[in-house]
Amino acid sequence: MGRGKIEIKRIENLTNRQVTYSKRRTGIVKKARELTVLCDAEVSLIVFSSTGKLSEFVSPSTTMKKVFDQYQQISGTNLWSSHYERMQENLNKLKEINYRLRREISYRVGQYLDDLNLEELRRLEHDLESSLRVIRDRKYHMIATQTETYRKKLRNLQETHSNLLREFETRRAEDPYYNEAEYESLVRMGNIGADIYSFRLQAGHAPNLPDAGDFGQYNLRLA
Amino acid sequence: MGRGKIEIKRIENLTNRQVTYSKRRTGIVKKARELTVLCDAEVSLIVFSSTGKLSEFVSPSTTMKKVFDQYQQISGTNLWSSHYERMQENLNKLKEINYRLRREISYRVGQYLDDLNLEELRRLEHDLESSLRVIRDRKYHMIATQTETYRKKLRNLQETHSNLLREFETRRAEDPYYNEAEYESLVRMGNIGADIYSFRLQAGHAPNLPDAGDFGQYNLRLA
DNA sequence: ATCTATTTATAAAA
DNA sequence: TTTTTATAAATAGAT
Repeated sequence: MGRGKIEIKRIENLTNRQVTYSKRRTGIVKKARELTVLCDAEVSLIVFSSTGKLSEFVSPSTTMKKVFDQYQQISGTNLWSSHYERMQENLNKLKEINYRLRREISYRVGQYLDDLNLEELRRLEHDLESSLRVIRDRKYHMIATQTETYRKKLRNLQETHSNLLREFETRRAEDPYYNEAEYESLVRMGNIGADIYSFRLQAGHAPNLPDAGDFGQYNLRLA
Repeated sequence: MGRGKIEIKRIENLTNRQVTYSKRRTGIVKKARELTVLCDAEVSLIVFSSTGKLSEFVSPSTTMKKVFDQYQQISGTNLWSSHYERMQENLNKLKEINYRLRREISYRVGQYLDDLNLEELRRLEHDLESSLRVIRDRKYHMIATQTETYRKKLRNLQETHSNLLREFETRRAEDPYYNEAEYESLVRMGNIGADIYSFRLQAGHAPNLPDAGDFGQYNLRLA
């Protein structure tokens, strides 16, 4: 359809090729639009020129994404695969690791022990024993630290108390309107403080007492 | 281009529309192919008829997938996002679970104990204690079962041995060419068997012996 | 499907 | 690129 008939083969002359590309690109887009309108069809047309320039047409009733989704659904090919293949791989790896972690925990809480042979059981037992030692050490260290903190606080309190007491005594000697009840409560406070202090010291120095009544789920157990 | 000019608007007559669709679909595919060849372009054409039937053309130099990849790259729109958004979500969930599982294990092997307060430490300790009880029970049960198996095997062996011994004794009484050395080795065999037997019984009945030398990594620890 | 009158697309030239 | 224009190609309507 032109001044002369042309063979359908690559146009070697660059200028001619570009001109033809431009004209035919317009033409095919027009055709696509007409097909859409006349026949109520959905058309997606993507053209890359030899220089990589993109031209496109999509029926106004749809979008590229919808067309692609439909296309892959109908044609059966999975166009996204390469995009989420790696992701899928990652997912599977994570699932596998997850499974192993769960199994590891299971053994450590005494489940599925039938899977293990005697040697494995012995190792597991030894492992738990040493973990337990570490945890106990930490616990006792913590108790010791807390005790030390309390001890310091009490020392401060007692000092404050002594000062107050001294002050009150001075006043009692000097002041005829002195409040005797308040003074006595102050003396009792000092005694209570000393009790707490001695109790904490005992706990800190007797770390091998069993933790009676220490039941209930360990709060980091997973759902 | 036909006997009469037509307006570019939906063809209401169904038959006409279908005929026109068929003709123009062929036409546009031909145009697409010509554009590909003449101008060295890459074309992707997807057409869905109003009844949902799919027609397609892609330049032989490429594939639909490549075109789509290029399209989204050049057009900048990320058409796949919705497809892997859910996957990404899954991935993140798994990672989170993974992290929790690892933390759980860490605590159970005595790591990161600084994170825990005294109450949590007590729970953890108690938890490990009861797990350890379960594991020990299992171990002793296993040892007992194995012992029982050995006991049975040995009983069989001893029975076989007694029978042999009896046979030999009969022969010794009857046969002047009897082999004395063989007989004595048979007697010794019996004694060794009894030793093994008694050892196994001891192990089975003294389950509270510590497992000395039971070191090394528990073989299910993760990398 | 096939035919064919006519419209439309476009090759070559500018 | 776009316009021109001669001609090839596509196709609407008929069969």
